[in-house]
Amino acid sequence: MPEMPEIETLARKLRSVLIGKRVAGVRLSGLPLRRPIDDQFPAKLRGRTIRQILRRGKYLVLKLEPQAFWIIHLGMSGKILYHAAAGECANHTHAVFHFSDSTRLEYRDFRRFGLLAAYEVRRINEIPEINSLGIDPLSPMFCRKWLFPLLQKSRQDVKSFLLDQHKIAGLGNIYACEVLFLARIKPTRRCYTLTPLETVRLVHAIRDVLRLAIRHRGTSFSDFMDSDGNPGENQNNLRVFQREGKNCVRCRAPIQRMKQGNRSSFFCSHCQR
DNA sequence: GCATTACCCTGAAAGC
DNA sequence: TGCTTTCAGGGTAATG
Repeated sequence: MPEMPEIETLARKLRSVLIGKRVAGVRLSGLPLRRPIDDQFPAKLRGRTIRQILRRGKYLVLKLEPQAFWIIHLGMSGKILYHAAAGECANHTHAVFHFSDSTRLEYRDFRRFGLLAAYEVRRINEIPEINSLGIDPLSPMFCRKWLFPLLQKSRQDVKSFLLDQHKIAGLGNIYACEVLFLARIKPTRRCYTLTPLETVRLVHAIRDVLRLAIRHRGTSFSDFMDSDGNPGENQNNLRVFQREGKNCVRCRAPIQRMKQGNRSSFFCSHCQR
């Protein structure tokens, strides 16, 4: 389940191998992902060179020359694999990007919730998927002063708020659970009930959880691996996610699990208020 | 305008 | 053993 730390890990890996490469050809499986891949997608990439690799929320954004952007979203089960040598494609490979130096990039996604698209625009904000994203939680703009008024306006529960990519871009279910545990806030709390002090704890928890995960190259259960096929190590740092029934690391009370908007929330009812 | 729900998808695990 | 059902969740369209 790739979230922001996993995409950041992938972006860092890909920068070291893809910058300067020219796309020679694109082969697609023909199956739709989250939405059908645009017929013009291969033509928009072909002949262009990768100049920059960025991350916006959970999106990988590859800046191309001549002027265009290639965006990749991994959905739930998407994987990007880089190959320097020829070889067979694995099952559920939906796109293979061949470069002019005979290396290639594979996009695999067995659930097909991901997204591949290209836009011939001048600025990154002209990409609709990117333009609608909320603030990056690791940007200097993200602070209590920014967050508190937004929380006060919202009647949503705080867990749903954290998962809304149009507000804060990058958190998914795993890290939202971990953030709320660290901030000692119950996932069901309505946003407008959070105090300024709790908002400060929330801001710090978001930054701390994400930075820790990035340092450990993301969280791997069964899905995530980087472009070399290596899993991350942050699963060893998780304190509540998928720990139902186990003891809370702070107070020893059993971790509980509940359904919130079709997603599982893991929390400690003793520590989190 | 905002919040909530249903849906897409497939492999793994659980249940029978 | 083998079949069927349930569950997982990111993003979004539909609904309230």
